[in-house]
Amino acid sequence: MQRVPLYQAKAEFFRMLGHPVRIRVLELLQEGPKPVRELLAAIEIEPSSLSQQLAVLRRSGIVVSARDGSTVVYSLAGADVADLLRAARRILTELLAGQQGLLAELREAEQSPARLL
Amino acid sequence: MQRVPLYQAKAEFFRMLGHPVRIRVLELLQEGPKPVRELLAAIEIEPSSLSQQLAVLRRSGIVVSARDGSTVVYSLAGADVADLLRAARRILTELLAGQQGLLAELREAEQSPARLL
DNA sequence: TGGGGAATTGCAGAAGCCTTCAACTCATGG
DNA sequence: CCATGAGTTGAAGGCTTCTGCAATTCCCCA
Repeated sequence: MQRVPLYQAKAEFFRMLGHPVRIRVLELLQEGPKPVRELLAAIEIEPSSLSQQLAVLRRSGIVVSARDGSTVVYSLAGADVADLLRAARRILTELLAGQQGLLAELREAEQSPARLL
Repeated sequence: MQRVPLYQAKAEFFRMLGHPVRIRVLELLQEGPKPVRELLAAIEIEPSSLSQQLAVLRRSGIVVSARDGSTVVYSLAGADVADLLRAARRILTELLAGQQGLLAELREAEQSPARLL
């Protein structure tokens, strides 16, 4: 078994999350298992492109797929992703608020530029 | 103000976390503000490479830097990253455990391959 | 005022990731 | 058995990201 430093495993994990389509899939799957067809309808994207992203999620083990007749159903692999996404949203909210605050300052500064110096 | 879909902002956020050095920096900064020199000592890496990664973190707003004489001190921008990293660790633990379980099965299977079919 | 250390920036080459097209597998229904 | 629809896989091309070197900035101290 190959020993990988923990911080590297974490980095890979976050990188795995770092794609809009993959995020949307995880969010959708939080409502419960979904067939590909349904994901495809919700996220507008080429089927093969969705498949590629699903493959990334599958390889990481965060989702699993099961065949049911001619359709394939995906579901979260137990892991509660909800907490993670919630924590991310909290931070993101702070960060965006910060940026808005900054932008507000800059807008004011346009009116009296001296304040920036 | 340019309106970016939330799932895209989330993806960018996770992508920003997706680098071993950046993860280590965030972990170190959880103990409190640290001068670059100290980060450099803890993480073995070229100074310029660390600077690049610090710049990524800075741009995202998750850390801030302040000059103190000839050294520069970095700190978390308030956001409590701890929760996020904790949630990530939980999931990661599950995933790794899953993989180990799987590997164990495969090892058994080597001894009686029929069980896999 | 000039030397020197701390950190950052600019950049080029290498590495990795994303999208898309075409080919393929698998199950269903005629 | 073959055609068709659902998904997946493979591979190429274009883009982004990473690493490391060289040059630069900023501050301190002699």
